[in-house]
Amino acid sequence: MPMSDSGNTDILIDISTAILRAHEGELQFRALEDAGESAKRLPFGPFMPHRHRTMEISLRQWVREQVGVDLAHVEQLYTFADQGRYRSGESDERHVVSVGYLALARAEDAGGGAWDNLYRHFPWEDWRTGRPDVLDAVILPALDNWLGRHDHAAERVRLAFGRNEAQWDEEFVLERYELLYQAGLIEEAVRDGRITSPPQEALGAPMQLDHRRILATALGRLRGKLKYRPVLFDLMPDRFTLRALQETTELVIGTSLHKQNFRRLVEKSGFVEATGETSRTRGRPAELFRFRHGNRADRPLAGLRVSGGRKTGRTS
Amino acid sequence: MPMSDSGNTDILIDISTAILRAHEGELQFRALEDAGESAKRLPFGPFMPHRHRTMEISLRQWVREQVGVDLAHVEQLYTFADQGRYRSGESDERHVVSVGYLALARAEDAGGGAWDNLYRHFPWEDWRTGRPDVLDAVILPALDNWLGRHDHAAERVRLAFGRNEAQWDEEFVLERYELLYQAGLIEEAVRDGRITSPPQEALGAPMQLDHRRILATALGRLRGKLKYRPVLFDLMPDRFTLRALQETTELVIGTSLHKQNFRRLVEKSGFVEATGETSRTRGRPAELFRFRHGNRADRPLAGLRVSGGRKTGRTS
DNA sequence: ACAATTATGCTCAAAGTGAGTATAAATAAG
DNA sequence: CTTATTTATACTCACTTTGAGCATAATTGT
Repeated sequence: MPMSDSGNTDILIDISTAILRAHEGELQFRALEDAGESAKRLPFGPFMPHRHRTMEISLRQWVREQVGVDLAHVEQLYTFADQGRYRSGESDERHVVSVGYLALARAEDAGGGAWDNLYRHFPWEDWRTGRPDVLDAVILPALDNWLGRHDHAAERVRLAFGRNEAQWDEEFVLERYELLYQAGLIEEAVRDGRITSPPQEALGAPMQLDHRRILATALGRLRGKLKYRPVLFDLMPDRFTLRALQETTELVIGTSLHKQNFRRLVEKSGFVEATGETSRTRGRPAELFRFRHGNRADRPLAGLRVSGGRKTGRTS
Repeated sequence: MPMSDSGNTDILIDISTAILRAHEGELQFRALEDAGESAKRLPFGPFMPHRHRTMEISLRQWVREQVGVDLAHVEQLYTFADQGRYRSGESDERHVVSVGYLALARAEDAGGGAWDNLYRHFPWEDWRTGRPDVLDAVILPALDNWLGRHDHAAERVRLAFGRNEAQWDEEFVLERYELLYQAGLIEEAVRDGRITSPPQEALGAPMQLDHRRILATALGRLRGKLKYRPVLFDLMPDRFTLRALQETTELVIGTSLHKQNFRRLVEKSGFVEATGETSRTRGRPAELFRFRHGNRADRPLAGLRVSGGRKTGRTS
């Protein structure tokens, strides 16, 4: 980075955004298709500092106008300057630094356009109906094989994938993705020329550039943030049943929760208030709740501290 | 950010780093002085993408060579493109985007150079000897006065500063700093021309540019991270007593902890193992511990879940 | 020898949490 | 219209975690 600057460094800053919503039982993100490209991509565009005061403001405006989505929550994820990669098919030789953003939208504000099921790109992250088969059938054996040649990574694999004594931690989405990438089990690794042998079997649908990595970062961040900030409500409509809130939570953290305890947790948290109205569906009607605090921006702290089943086998 | 690009956007990327260590009972950061400038600054330098593969690698190398510190932990904080500010005293008109980093060093690896007490810049964040006087004497009255003209921010103030029912949350360092800045109680706000009336009394020592904001981000992030990742040990020497570990923890989170419970917490966590050796100081000798896992990088998950006193007065 | 100081062990009550059982209120089926 | 099915909600209970303190141990300083 430093030392005496030698020459001109033409840098282009891209902003890439993972826009998520909960819709029809899926955790979805806004995905764009390019002609002649099978892999999809996230919405992104150049940052032009002389036009916009802050990245977040310009991002919101641009997403509303160009992508047709009204964003509820916007959060900067990470600035990737790693690869020293150039934007492909570009005539000039500028270095691209990409700033990744996570954005949440309510299904109502999300307009038309194409949305993709996030877990289609991360099948090993969805534990709602139990441990995904692909883990034991494909991923762990392949990682073991890779570890034969790279055993220094054994501990990382143990922790990220919850083997032996370790627990599966749903927040380690990025760690898992990067291990799979390094082990060459991810199509992007082949495309980037990091690995010569093609993956034995596609692990999740690939995406352009490093967009799947940005998605992994986004999912991991969101799963973590849930627990200490009420971001969940930025995925919910104005009124919702506790059941709907629980389903959205489960979508995000990728596990299923105990209904009665979830109710206790939410009620105790003070984040919601009953409206008096009820919803009519199949069984007994459910009370409709709304998020407390009308004032956006002025968000309370804390989050939901959701957690899966009891942890047995402590590594004391 | 987007739409059709019109012309040349010359962007300069700076990397600014908050390097922290725990030393002589203080939480310190590496501070540089410039001739003719009373306010200090963080180490920073331009990012040159054609020279370095990743920002983190180049940062480590640059800090070792130029600042003389061996970094234990490095973590990207945030990319600030807000102000649309230009670097002062520069002939060219490039926009500066600054990427902030948090770095931790062990006191042993921290070489010479000037280190500053972090809490000198954030006196309201140090609660180790009780609630800081400046809060009730200066900050809250001044904020109340400001709220008279800006009452929309009342809820933010309530949450950030733990008034009424709300708890003081030690992680909200940045929120507090930004409120103080907006309220014009911070010298930097005057310097940036955001406010005309000078602050009645200097609240903490000012710094150049937005470096105090980066420090606030760093402190808040570190305080949060402690709880779910064992970063604390990147501030500790190889062998340490539990007392020393507790003191470092208290330095970071800015509150004091119950000794016996801290011991229980740490022992149960499995992060440390006894070495058999003991330290000799004043009273009874203490057992020396070391961090488990020789392998750097291969860090366990989880953190310490430290917490201050019991929370009373729940907002149910 | 004794006071002061620091470390460590242990107890106890309150709060939190995982995992149920029980009951209520609706719709769908017969 | 009676009953099965479905969903919502209430409550219990054992176990764990946590805040707070008392008690004891092993040093140094006087």
